[in-house]
Amino acid sequence: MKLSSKGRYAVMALVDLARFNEINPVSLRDISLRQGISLDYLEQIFSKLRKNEIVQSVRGTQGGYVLNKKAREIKLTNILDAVDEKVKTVQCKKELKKGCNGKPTKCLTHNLWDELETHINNFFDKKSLEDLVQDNLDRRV
Amino acid sequence: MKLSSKGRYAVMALVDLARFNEINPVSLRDISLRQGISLDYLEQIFSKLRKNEIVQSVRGTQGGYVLNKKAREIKLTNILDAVDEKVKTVQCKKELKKGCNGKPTKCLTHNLWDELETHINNFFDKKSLEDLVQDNLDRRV
DNA sequence: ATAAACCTGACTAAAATAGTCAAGTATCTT
DNA sequence: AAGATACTTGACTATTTTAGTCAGGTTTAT
Ligand code: FES
Ligand code: FES
Repeated sequence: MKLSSKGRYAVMALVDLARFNEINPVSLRDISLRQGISLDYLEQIFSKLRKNEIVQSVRGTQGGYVLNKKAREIKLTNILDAVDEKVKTVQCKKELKKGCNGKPTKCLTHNLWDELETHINNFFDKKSLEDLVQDNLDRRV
Repeated sequence: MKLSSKGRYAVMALVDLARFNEINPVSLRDISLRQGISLDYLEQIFSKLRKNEIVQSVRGTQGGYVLNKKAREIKLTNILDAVDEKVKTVQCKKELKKGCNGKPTKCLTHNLWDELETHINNFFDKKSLEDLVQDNLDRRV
């Protein structure tokens, strides 16, 4: 089980953005340079973040992106959802009334994965962007 | 972030095996039929489980596999490690003294993913095969 | 002898990932 | 008005990972 780059980049970029957010819009170019992420890829990611109302865009020169909410109110869950990086542990689809094995009963491990999903989402629900920025400042001192 | 089939199958197969373990070796063919997993694929998986001393093989007719330890002592961690399905959240390699961004300092999110990894592994460390079997019997009643 | 079952390694199709590329549009500065 | 900066969109592609398959064994109970 591996974390995708898209999810990592999204969070990384937002932490970067959040640090300068109070002052000015932050351009993707700057984030790209500071964090070493391809500009084109960042554009894809921010397009999704914007559609999910996590950031707002400011067009034109001196433009960039700004957070759309307080950093404290943006949870990791929201970010990962926005870029389609939700955790998905169970393989079966509930709308088809079938288990992952094709049979009508759930497989032997369904409950386990369901529990795991909850466990992971708890973690994501608790962490806010503010926590991350703060954690970073702490380390710097 | 998705769970791989290999990991799911490994756990599923072992739960199945554990239920009959006391009596006789369980053949992969039976597991294949009961759980709907390709026999060839199961063989790959059990080869790894055997090398990691989670199961023992009994060759010949009436052969099969047997647990190599008490179900209570086999944790999910052990199973997933054996089939190379460890969780891997950080992307950087510590032996190269570089962050995931190629720079000599860790990226803004390194700590976060590290925490997440710990959080997930806690879950896997606690759950034993016995828990899973028991959970399954409970549901059946 | 023969059939059941383990054992091994190589191979492959399909899906997901991690981007790139091209062609815009909007806004600010001068 | 011109030029530069920066967002916007959608299509395209190479690489990697996943999820198996396939072919050919070896071992052992009956
Ligand atoms: S994961 Fe839901 S039935 Fe197997
Ligand atoms: S994950 Fe370790 S430096 Fe980014």
